[in-house]
Amino acid sequence: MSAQVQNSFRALADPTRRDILMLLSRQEMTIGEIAAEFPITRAAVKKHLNMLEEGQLISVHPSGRERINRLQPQGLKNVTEWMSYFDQFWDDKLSALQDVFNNQ
Amino acid sequence: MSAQVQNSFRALADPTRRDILMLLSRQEMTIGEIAAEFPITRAAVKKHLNMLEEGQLISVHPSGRERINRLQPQGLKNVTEWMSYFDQFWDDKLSALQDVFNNQ
DNA sequence: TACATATGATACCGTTTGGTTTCATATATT
DNA sequence: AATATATGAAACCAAACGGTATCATATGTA
Repeated sequence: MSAQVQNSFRALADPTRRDILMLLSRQEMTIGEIAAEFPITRAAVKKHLNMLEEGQLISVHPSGRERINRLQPQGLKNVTEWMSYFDQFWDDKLSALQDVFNNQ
Repeated sequence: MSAQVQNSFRALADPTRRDILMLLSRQEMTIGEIAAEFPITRAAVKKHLNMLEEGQLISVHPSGRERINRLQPQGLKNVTEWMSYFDQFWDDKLSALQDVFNNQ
């Protein structure tokens, strides 16, 4: 349960993986199609996709010899729910908001 | 600008750092006080605090020989804003929501 | 002034991460 | 059946990460 939250946060911590999610937001894609958009090898992309899947940020759907990678909302949900705890510090502690302007 | 987003995501990717944020949500604390709550050395906590500061998740305020660590909302804001792009896939693509139930 | 305390910084270590190359396997296509 | 294509997996490497121990420094306190 909490391990899923960790996997989601970890998956989002890499800029390439976040870019992959942006790509997949427009259309579902195969590994080869995704790899063509980045200056890294298909093997490296595959590792990123594995982490994204572990973080529940994508789902993978076999179709013949291809594997379709599709955006999945659960991972973002895990992160959003963890962060929602801090919403109160936006509302309650106005001093926190002031810090945005005061500190540096 | 985008480097700040990366620093915020990276800072949140470690469970100890997220626990530190939970602690700081209740009260601002010195490094020593935070370190007393974890089974790791003060030096390790200091490294975590450095990353949290780089990610704009905390602000540090010197007070005599102590340094007060305080929650700062900007880091969470960075992450929330990046993720807000995906809100439309909650609303528009209902198929994405179905995946939560269908896949696995 | 001398000593205690709170923190900072550096060197070091094992593990994880992001990447490559290479080889294997499964599915289309001719 | 033979070949091409799409993917998986493993071995390997340099860099980053999470941690420790140690030493230095700045601020209170007796």
